Amino acid sequence: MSDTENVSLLRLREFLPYRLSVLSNTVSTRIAALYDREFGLSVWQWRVMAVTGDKPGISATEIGQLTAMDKVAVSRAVAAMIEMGYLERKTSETDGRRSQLFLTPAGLDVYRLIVPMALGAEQELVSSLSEEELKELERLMGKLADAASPDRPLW
Amino acid sequence: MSDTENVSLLRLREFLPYRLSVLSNTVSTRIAALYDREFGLSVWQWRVMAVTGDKPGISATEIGQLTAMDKVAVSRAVAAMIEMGYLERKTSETDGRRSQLFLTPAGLDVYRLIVPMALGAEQELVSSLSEEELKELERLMGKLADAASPDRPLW
DNA sequence: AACTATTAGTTACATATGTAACTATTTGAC
DNA sequence: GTCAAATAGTTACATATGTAACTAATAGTT
Repeated sequence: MSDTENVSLLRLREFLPYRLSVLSNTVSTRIAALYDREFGLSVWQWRVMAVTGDKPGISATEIGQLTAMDKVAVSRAVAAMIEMGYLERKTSETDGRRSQLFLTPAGLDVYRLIVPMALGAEQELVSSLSEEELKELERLMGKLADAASPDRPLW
Repeated sequence: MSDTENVSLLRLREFLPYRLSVLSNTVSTRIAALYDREFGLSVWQWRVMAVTGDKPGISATEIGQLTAMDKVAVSRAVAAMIEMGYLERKTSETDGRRSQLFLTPAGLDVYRLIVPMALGAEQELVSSLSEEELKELERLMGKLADAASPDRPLW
C-alpha cells in the first residue's frame, strides 16, 4: 500500500460550480480591466450602459431585470454614472416614482467605443472555439442555467 | 418603418461574459445556501475545507494555489474556521513561516457530510445533461479558460 | 375622497473583499 | 556569520456589496 495514496472524496478542480466560478471570474476580471482602464467603468456600470444604450428611457427597475442586478446595485451604478456625466435622469410624466434614463452625449460617445471593444474581447475569447462549439457551449450553458434556476425544487 | 425597431449594438443577454457571470452566480448562490444553512460555511470556507480534507497538513499558500483564492482570503477563511473549531494549525518544524493545517475531528465530521452534499447538488445540477454533453461542456469550458488565461497576450 | 397596500428608488448600516503595508522567518550572497 | 532579498502569513484601511429600513408616489378598495 503506497504511502502517497490519496483517495479524494472530492476534487475541487473537477467540481463544476468551482470551475464555473473560476472561469467566470477570470473572464470578468480581464474584460473589466478594459472597461475600467479605458473609461473608468465598473462591470455594473458597463451593464447599465449596455442596456441604456440599447433602450433609451429605460427605468431602473427594468435595468435590474435585464442585467440581473438588484435595485440597490442599479441605483448605485446609475448615481455614479450621472456623477460621471454619462447618464441623465428624467422623472416619468405618467408615474412620478419612475425614472427614465438616457445616455448623455458623452455617455453615447463612450457607448459607441465600448461596445465594439466588448464585442472584440468576446470575439477574442471565443476565437478558440469553432462556430459549432460556441453554439453548443451556449446551448449547454442554457440547460445548466435552467437546472440551477432559483424557482426550482430545492436540492 | 416600424416604430418598435431596435437595432442593438450589443445584446447583453447574449454576451458571453455576462452569461457566464449570471450562470456562475446562480449556481454558486444556490449551493452556497446549502453550505451556509447546514454548516455555517461560506464558499471560501468550503473551498478550504475541501482541499484540507483532501490534503491534510497543507499550507495556506498551497490552499491558495488549489482554490484560486488569494492569500488574504485564505488567511481569513482559515482564521474563521479555527474559531469555529473545524481547523487546527501547526507550525511547520522545518519552516517557521509555514503553517500546516488539519481538520479537527469536528471539521472531519462536517467534511464527511458536506462532500456528499456538494456532489449531490452537482449531480442534481448536471442531471439535465447527458454524459456526453457534460464531457463536452467541460472540454469547452477548458478551452475558454485557456483563452482567458491571464498570461496571454492582452486584447 | 380616505385608507391601505404596492411599487420605484434611495439611504443606512453591517459585512465582505481587495490592496498595501507590515511582521516573522528563511534563503542566498558575500 | 552578516546582511539584503524573498517568502508565508497577518493586519489595517479603504471600498464594495447585501439586507433592511426608509421616502415618495401610485393603485386599489371602500
